[in-house]
Amino acid sequence: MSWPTTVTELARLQEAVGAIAPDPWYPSPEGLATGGVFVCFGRGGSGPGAQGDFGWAGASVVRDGRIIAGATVTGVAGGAYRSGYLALREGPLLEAAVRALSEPFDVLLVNATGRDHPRRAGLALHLGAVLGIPTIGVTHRPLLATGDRPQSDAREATGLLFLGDDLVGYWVRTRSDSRPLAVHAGWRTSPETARSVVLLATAANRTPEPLREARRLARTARSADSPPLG
DNA sequence: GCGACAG
DNA sequence: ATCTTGTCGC
Repeated sequence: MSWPTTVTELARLQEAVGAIAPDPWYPSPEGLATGGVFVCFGRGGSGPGAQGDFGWAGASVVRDGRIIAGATVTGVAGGAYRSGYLALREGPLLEAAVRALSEPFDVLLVNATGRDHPRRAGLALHLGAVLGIPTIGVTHRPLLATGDRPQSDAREATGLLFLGDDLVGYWVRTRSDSRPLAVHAGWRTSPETARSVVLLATAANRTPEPLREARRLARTARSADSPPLG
């Protein structure tokens, strides 16, 4: 498993990875260690982002509500942003940040889709296949999947996300009265497992703690490396 | 009317 | 993602 450098090669690998049905993983009720990984890129013009942009990736591990590990790495975007080909741009950077963690964990939250993808292999799922660990995708909105938002404004309200006839994830309201997050089945995880783990990993904020900490680490590293002029 | 396709 | 504008709630 790897990170191709061209869209043609990536599409071919996604077809292969998307066709795999790995053994399902189930969270153990006690002491679940959940990781999170997030990448942000340098400032500079607007637009979708180009190949070669500098990036900062943060990763964290949270267990029993406590942050027990954190890591940050820097690198370069492997490609411009292209819907369906996020792995080209962010894959290597995300993998490096996760490998830099000093503590083991059970499942990883990734800011990307999973089975909700043209070739059933969104970046969250692809990263899990590369690392050989269960992953779950968390995004603001679906890529291709469709489904009604939760009816209730209460925390834990959900809505189904379908890609054709397949249930690929859930809308999950992680905090009362906040917009729901799109939660995606990833590597070795079902939509139900994804929903359950995301709720377990969420505290007072809308964003699950592992992702929140990973994002904080990435942005802090970026501001330290590229302070505003003047 | 445009765009509607993760980050 | 990042940017910008506007609104809401603490």
